[in-house]
Order: sequence, then structure tokens, then C-alpha cells
Amino acid sequence: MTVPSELRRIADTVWELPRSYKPGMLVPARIFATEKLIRAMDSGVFDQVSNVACLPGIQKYAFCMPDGHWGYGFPIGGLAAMDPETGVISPGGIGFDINCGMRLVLTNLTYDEVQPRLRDLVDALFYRVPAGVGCHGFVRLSHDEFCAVAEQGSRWALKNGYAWPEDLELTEEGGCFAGADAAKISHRAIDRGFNQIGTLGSGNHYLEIQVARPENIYDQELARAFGITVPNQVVVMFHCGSRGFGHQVATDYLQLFLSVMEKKYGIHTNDRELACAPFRSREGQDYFAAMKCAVNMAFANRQVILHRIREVFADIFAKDPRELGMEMVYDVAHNTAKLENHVVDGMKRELLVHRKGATRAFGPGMEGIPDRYRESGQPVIIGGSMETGSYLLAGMRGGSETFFTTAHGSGRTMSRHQAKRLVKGQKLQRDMELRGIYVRTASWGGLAEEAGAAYKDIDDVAEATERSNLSRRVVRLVPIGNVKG
DNA sequence: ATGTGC
Repeated sequence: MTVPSELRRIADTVWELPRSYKPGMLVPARIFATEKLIRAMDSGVFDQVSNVACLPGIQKYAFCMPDGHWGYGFPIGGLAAMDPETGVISPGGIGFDINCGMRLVLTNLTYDEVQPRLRDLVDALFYRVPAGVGCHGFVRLSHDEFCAVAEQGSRWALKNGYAWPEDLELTEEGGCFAGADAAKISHRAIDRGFNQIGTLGSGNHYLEIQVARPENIYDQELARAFGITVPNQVVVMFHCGSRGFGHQVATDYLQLFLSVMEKKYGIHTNDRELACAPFRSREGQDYFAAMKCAVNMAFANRQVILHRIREVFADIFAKDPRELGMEMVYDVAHNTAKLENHVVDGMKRELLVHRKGATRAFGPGMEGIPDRYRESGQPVIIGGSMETGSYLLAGMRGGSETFFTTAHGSGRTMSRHQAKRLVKGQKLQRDMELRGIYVRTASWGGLAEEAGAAYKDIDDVAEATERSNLSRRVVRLVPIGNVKG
């Protein structure tokens, strides 16, 4: 790959494109990466992150995280904080899969206890948590009930017996973005979403059984604070979002924004995929309220999936999920926009923070994280490929430059098409089983697309976030079982 | 990502 000649190395892992790189840039663009990662960086990232730097109201820098790669308008791994009074909101800065996110759940079981039942466990999870394109969940809802889910998120799940009370506290924003308004979502979006609660979806969405091996613990004290206390402890991690519902919300508002952006608001962008509207406009506020519905649907979706996971473990191990210690570590979103208070040039200000394939990573002592993590900082969950591993990390005190934001995953290095040409799903499943990872999938092609070879090295990404003071490594988690969408 | 695409 070629790196632009204008790219300057600001610090060990900080790379900058100055405003002179492209006409119209209001702020410089900054990319966090090791030298190895910057050399391998998708060239689309430089173009896209500098386009984002031209958007009205952007503050300080347009950022890209170490796992960055080409996306719709904004890079995936993109971070842009806007002044809410003068700035815009852009669906491309949030992603089609609104509130795509990660959830990590503990057990008190060890690898030796789980291994003999691994096939039964993964088979049962595959059966009980629907995966794949167009899959439907077991929760039966009317359209009106679905609107309640969209407005209440995990609170709906708690009222309906799908959550433990502490699950909400262990979810970003308590599992509900305030201000969601179902009057701002289309009938079509409701129609696509009302039977998708409790489903995993497809693409890079997955549910994984993982092990915390003693040699993979980076910080003993933080690991203990996050509930990793037993050698070879088994945990469950999963990755999914708002399914067709969020996709339809994004599609509806992209269309609306394209029709008003230039004609009504006189905003010109370098790329129509950067469609946006002033945050304080009627259209901007309507999208914000609709986006929150999709955020809340995704929280409820992950909560119902957790309920099913607890049921499966209870069946297989013939114990109550409480006895099995199936508490959440945390649930973090990585595709959102949110109003947050940050210190900019020494002044406390409210900003509209777009995170697309980027994870909030609040440091110790900050408001908005659970009391039990006050000392440790917010747990951060970065999902790797199903073959390699994932990381549990912690937010750091020094994260203010990026408005306390870090990476979200490995980031692709190979297109889906390319991966499918090189890898065959059935063979990959057999190879993985020989390496001790039992995988079930809704689609062989889909499995091939998610091969480890198609992704950046998760160890490089996690290391780059730590060297950039974005998040601190706590434990590397290795997969032993996987349900793939 | 997505009842996968003009």
C-alpha cells in the first residue's frame, strides 16, 4: 500500500495529514497506528478521513483508529466530534448497523469443565440464537410493542424477564439512549425489525466461547476488577447490532439528507456518502431521535441473546445461570453518535461525537461508567477474527485527545470477495476444529469471508491502542467455540 | 452491515 507523502509522524503511533493535504479541510486528520499498521493501511482511509475533516463543525481532528479501513463515506474506525450548534450529523459517521456492539459475559467454569461439552454447547447456541441473513427471533411483538422496545431498549428487556437488574448498569448508557422517538421511524423500518429481536444476523456478527488463559493476562489487577479470577476461565463474547431495522433507519435518513443537504442547507461534501444535515435542523434532530431507536433496539437485541445464552448454559450444565456466575462484564456500542461533555482546549464543552467502528473508552473516575469500574476505567471489548482471539481492555486517563475513544476490532485487510476466493468454508471449519475451535455457521460462504487471514492482526491493533494511550490491555481471550452468522 | 445489486 502507498502512504501519502504529506503524512507526517507526530509521535510513536500518531500520524497526521495537515489541512494543506486537501482543499476544504477545516481540521487536520489523525490516524493512530504502529508503523506496521500504517504501511498496511487501506489507502481509502486517507481519502475518507480527510473528507471527514471538511465537514461543518468538526472539532480538533478527524480521527481514524488503528483498525481503520474503507467504509461508506467515513472510514470504519472513524471518529468525528462536531460542535452541536454549528455542526452536522451524518449517518455515514455512525454506520448502517446502528449500535453494532460487543457484549462480554463471565462464567465461573474452566476450560477443562467446558471442553467435554463444547460441541453440545455450541450446537445448542446455534439452535437457540438465530443466525444468518433474514433470520427471525422467538420474541413475538406487535408493531406497537416493538416501538416500546425502540424507545426503552434494555429497560423493556428487564420488564419482560430477559434481563437481570445489574445487566442494565453494565451496559453503556444503561442500555437506553434517552430521547428515542418511535414517531421518527418509518413503517418499513418497523416492519423489518419487529421480528428480529434476539437474532445474531450475518457478516462479521458472531457469538463466541472463549478462554482467559493465565499467560494471556496483561494486567492481573484489572482482570480481577473485570471478573477474570480463575485460571482458564470461560467467557462468552458476542457481536451484533440493530439488524435490518437499523439498516432501514440509516437508509431512510440518508435519502432524506441527500434531498435537503445542498438545496435547503447549502452544504457541499466531497462525497455523497457523507450526506449530512445540520444537527440543529429538523431533519438532523429527527434522525438523531430515530437513530436512538435503533441504538435501543440493538441493546434489547443483545439483552435477549444474553437471556438465551444463559438458558443454554443452564441446560447443558444443569445449574442456574446465577450459580454459573453468568454476570456481564460490559456491553459497548461501536456505531453511534452521542452528545457528551469533553474538555476542549481547557474548556468543558458539549460535543456530538460520531463513533463508527470506534469504541467509547472512558477512563477511571469519569462520569457515565458503573461504580464498580470507577477505579479501573470502563471495560473495552475489541473483537478479533474467530480464528485468532479478542481483547478485553480498559479506558485510560490519557484518552482525552480522542474524546476517550479506541478501536473496535481487527479491521479487514481482504475484501469479502477476495476471502471467499481464497478460503473454502467447509475446509476452514475442519481446520479450525483441528486447532480446538468448534464452529457452526449459517453460511459456508459467510464463514470463508470471516477467515482470520482476511483480517489485521488483532495483537497489533491492541498494542497500537495501548501505545497511543487509547486503551490498556487487560486480557487476550482465545476462541474455542463460535456461532457465525 | 443488509429481506445483499442499477
